[in-house]
Amino acid sequence: MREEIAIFNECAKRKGLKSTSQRALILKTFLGSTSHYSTEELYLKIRKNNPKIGYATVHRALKLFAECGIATELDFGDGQTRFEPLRGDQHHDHLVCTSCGSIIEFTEPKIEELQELVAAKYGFKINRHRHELYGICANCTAIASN
Amino acid sequence: MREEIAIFNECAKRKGLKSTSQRALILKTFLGSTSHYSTEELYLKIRKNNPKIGYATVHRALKLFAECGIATELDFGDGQTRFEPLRGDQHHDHLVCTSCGSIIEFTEPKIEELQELVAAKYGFKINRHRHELYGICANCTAIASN
DNA sequence: TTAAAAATGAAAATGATATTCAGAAAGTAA
DNA sequence: TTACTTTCTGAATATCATTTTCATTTTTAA
Repeated sequence: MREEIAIFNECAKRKGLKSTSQRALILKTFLGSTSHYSTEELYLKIRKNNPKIGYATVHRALKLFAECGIATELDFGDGQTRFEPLRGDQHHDHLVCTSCGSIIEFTEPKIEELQELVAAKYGFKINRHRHELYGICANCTAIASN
Repeated sequence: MREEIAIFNECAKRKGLKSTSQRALILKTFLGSTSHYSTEELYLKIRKNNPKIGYATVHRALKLFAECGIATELDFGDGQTRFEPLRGDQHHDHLVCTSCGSIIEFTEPKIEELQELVAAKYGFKINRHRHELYGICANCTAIASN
């Protein structure tokens, strides 16, 4: 978290941005969670303790975090863009439970390698990718079989 | 194409839908292309020869095709839902060129297998997935290096 | 042919995201 | 500090794809 704040501050400085209490609060709340927040969700969470903060401010901050490389935008097809803190650790993809909405992160280096081979076959240069598996998580399966 | 029309007709019958010339035209145009149409694009294409057809009709038809299992909804993150004819053949994923917008379909059974292994590890049941590789296609790379 | 049900197309509604704008706050230089 | 410039904020509004409404037309079954 310290590191992400440092990265953001460096980026903000480079862009000539000013530092404000609102943005600091949004950043802290965002980094201090393991959730995959939509703008709406983060806005509501922050609003509980800071009723004066505006939706647009949260929205702008999240877009800014993505620009500065400390957040990734996710789209799980429910019409809401989500944001995830992008820590220094390795890339991961997602299992998305369509029943309860829970998200499991996974990594599979072999898949990444195969992706590269596929791209190479077509002379295609991959910049980024999206790999999401939608279905029912173990917990929901257990509940359903009761 | 014949087969998809049959599948659709069966589905329409099951749903108690009536058959109309508009829907037949939309279906024919949709199946007779290899494109990945957005509603807008298909609407404009059809409109050239049939200026009376409405946007909403095209939209409703595409959603219906997806429901009946002869089309897949795609989202390449450009804010437009695209539709692809889902033929009897095997599942495929996509390489999306962010420079020219071209789309290459690929299949890699080994990735599919690995996906299943990942899911199994978490007791997760996959219903569907999305795997897209974004980058620059061979053609655009060639153009850029001129 | 007629009545019931569904389809169409234009217009309006919806909902997430993005922008505008006036006032507030932060940074800068003296 | 003060004056000045730039950015930020928050409310309201705009945008844009998608969806729905509704009056009218078309299809279908009896």
